[in-house]
Amino acid sequence: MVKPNNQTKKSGEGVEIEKRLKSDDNSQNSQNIEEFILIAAQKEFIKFGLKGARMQAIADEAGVNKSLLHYYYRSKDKLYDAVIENILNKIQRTYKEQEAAHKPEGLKDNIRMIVTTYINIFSENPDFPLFLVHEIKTSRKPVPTILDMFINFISYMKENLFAGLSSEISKGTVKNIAPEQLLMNIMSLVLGPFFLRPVMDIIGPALNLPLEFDKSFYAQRIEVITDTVFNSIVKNEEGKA
Amino acid sequence: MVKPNNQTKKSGEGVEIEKRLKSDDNSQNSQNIEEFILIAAQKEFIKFGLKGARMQAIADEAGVNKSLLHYYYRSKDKLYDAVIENILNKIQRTYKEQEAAHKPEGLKDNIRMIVTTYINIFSENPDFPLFLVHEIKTSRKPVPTILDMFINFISYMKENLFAGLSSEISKGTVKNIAPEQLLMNIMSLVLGPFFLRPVMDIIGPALNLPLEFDKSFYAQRIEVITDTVFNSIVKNEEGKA
DNA sequence: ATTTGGTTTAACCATATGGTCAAATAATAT
DNA sequence: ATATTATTTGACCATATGGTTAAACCAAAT
Repeated sequence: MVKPNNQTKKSGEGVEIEKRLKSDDNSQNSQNIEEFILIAAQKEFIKFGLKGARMQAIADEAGVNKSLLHYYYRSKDKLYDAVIENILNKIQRTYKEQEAAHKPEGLKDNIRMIVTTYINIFSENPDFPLFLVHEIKTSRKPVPTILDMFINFISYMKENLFAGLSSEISKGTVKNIAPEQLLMNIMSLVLGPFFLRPVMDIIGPALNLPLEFDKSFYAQRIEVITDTVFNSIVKNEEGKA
Repeated sequence: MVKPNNQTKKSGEGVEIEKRLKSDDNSQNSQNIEEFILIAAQKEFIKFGLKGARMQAIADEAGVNKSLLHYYYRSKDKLYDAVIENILNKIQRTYKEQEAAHKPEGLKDNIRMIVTTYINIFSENPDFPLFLVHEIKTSRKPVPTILDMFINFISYMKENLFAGLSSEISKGTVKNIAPEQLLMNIMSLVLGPFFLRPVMDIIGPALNLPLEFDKSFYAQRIEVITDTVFNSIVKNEEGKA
């Protein structure tokens, strides 16, 4: 009754990969494989975190032998780092695009710009916020790069918003809300859908709530958040799009 | 160079437990130990999730031998269930207390009651929301009890709020906001601090933000959220505490 | 065709971890 | 005191999993 402790792939995958391989160029496919691994790893790490992710699952998803992961990325940690870097690059690109495309005029427009920027970033990486928080919560020493990015996220919000606010405050058109509460409002409203998505996907139907997290929802959400935040700090009734 | 694969406790714990044991009654301490285990397990499960939690870590935290966990709770899954049940009971108790203590009058008071109820529940179990979402996200078949509880959470919000809303809508004093957006606003604002807490604990200092998640913060938060939500749906300028 | 260097694979190892068990110990009843 | 029952412990097992390695494979150069 000797049970071999095999770790071979459960096979049944990899068809999709071959398709992709043939469609492009048939030579030098090592590049592709490296990328497939990265993509598969991203899925797995984002969903289960560093500890929860399984190398075998990544290999299966990518349709390659497990040893290849080590061949290309050395270790689980290195692969994880590569994934993080990849995501952060993507986020930074979106961030700069957004920043270049906007020139806010006035307080409300300023709020809208901030909200738009981050809703766009995270709707392109909807699982990232939850992943981030979970990794910070569980690992004693989370990858510093992630933290830096998040510090930038909030730092930028804070600076930009409060700069625009101070002039309004002096004019007396803005309420005297505590800054940490205002920031918590914005962060909560912006990040809420991404935190709640896994839950809503399951219980949404049970509630007769037509909650689809698609482009139109987020577009609508940007306006709602902007209005909500603006109305929460403006004094008189000029708040109305 | 034979390395024994020991799993014995790393010792250095358990002092605190002995203290507690002596302080109460010296006989029938099995009850206590069972409870110590449950408390330790709750800490561990809430922080790392079902898969991430380590039985040895729970044993160490409780200051007992690992086998005792199995003696009292049979298996990891059973212990997990016990933990969940314990939390849900606690939550339900708080919920009923809150419900009994309030009799809302008018729309704004209704909003305040809902917000108060859930802020109180979760400020007593601040790690629960994040834990919940993560468990739902990672495990294919999450414990149904958790989901039921959360469905109730939102169902109640929805019913109660929209019941109060419809009368206001007919009076024309309330904006025509999409219900799913309103619900998302409330959920985001209420749950935001609990989702963001692990992050803020670390990056707060780096931002000169005095964010302490204590009683006074949550008390303040209840009013802010109530105002914010109310202002976001009311039409004229009667929104002002 | 043969060599060469990069790529891929199966088999294997070391460790962590959930779980079991028989012996030891403490508590309780007789 | 002694027997019986409940509790506690250390040693051990089975499996999962990250990682290694030597051999096989394969494409391109000679």
